[in-house]
Amino acid sequence: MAAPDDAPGGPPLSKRDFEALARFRFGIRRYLRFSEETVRRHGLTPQQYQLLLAIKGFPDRDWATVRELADRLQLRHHSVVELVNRAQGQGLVDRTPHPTDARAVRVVLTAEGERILARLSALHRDELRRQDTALFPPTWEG
Amino acid sequence: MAAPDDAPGGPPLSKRDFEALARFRFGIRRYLRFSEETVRRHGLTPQQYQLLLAIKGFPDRDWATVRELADRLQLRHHSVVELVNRAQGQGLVDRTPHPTDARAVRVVLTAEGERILARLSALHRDELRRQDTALFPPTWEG
DNA sequence: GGTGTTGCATCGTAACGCGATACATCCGGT
DNA sequence: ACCGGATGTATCGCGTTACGATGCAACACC
Repeated sequence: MAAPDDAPGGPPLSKRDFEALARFRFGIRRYLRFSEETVRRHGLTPQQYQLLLAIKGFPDRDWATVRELADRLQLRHHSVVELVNRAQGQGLVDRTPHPTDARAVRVVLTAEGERILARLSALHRDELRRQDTALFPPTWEG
Repeated sequence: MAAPDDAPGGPPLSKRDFEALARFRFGIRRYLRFSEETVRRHGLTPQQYQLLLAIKGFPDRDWATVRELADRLQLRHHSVVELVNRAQGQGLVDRTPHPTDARAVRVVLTAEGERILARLSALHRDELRRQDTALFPPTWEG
């Protein structure tokens, strides 16, 4: 099933390259792990936090459509639908009609969602400060 | 359920801070998404690729114990056991006895696992080059 | 040599993302 | 103004996966 046209564009990797790649992945896992434990302590699932952050952190706006969220979260549309359903059931987000497109839905944060997200995001900022350069992707300017 | 002792250590976040946090998360999701689609095209699950990479990329070694892998993958021990089981079933890794500790197990790559990992890792290196600064974590030196 | 600790493994369970599918709304061409 | 294709949201059933609980063998220390 290997696609024939995705040949790598460079020399084979050295032991150090594998280590660098693995360390980066390790950094990501550590960060996501911290995130998961933190948000769960506040009664949210990791996906819910990501949803709230994607809404509040949407460029130049404070809301987003389901489709836009699917792009930002890199999920299928209906996965986001279910995610929004669960978050709405917990009072974290709300659906409001889109002003110009009757198909689309504006997903917005509730006051509660706003409050929790503020606290969780501050904790994530602190953790990012703490991890510092551990999260930097490797470079290959050898 | 909110722990009382995890108060954030800084000022509340601005809109830009939320956007920076969301963009970083977006970068991670995009990278993981690329990774998932790439490795699946080669018949592996994302976890299996991470497993192989963690073994080959283990500092100063080419093997690791289940426990060490659990740390690097940020999983519980038995989750790694099951992961190794599946990977072993596909001929990607092997278990060999630990030389000095009869409890522990050395998890090593097979020739097949080695081959696939080399190709996949090269593709990941290319993708990291492509994403460039998009994966840099935000900084708060405001 | 007994007791606590460490490492690997098994079983049942719950959550999550997905494919397949359905339906309403928008848009462009004639 | 209409009709076909595209777009956006939603529902259902399923497979995968990480987990908690539990068990067992091997080590370490006094």
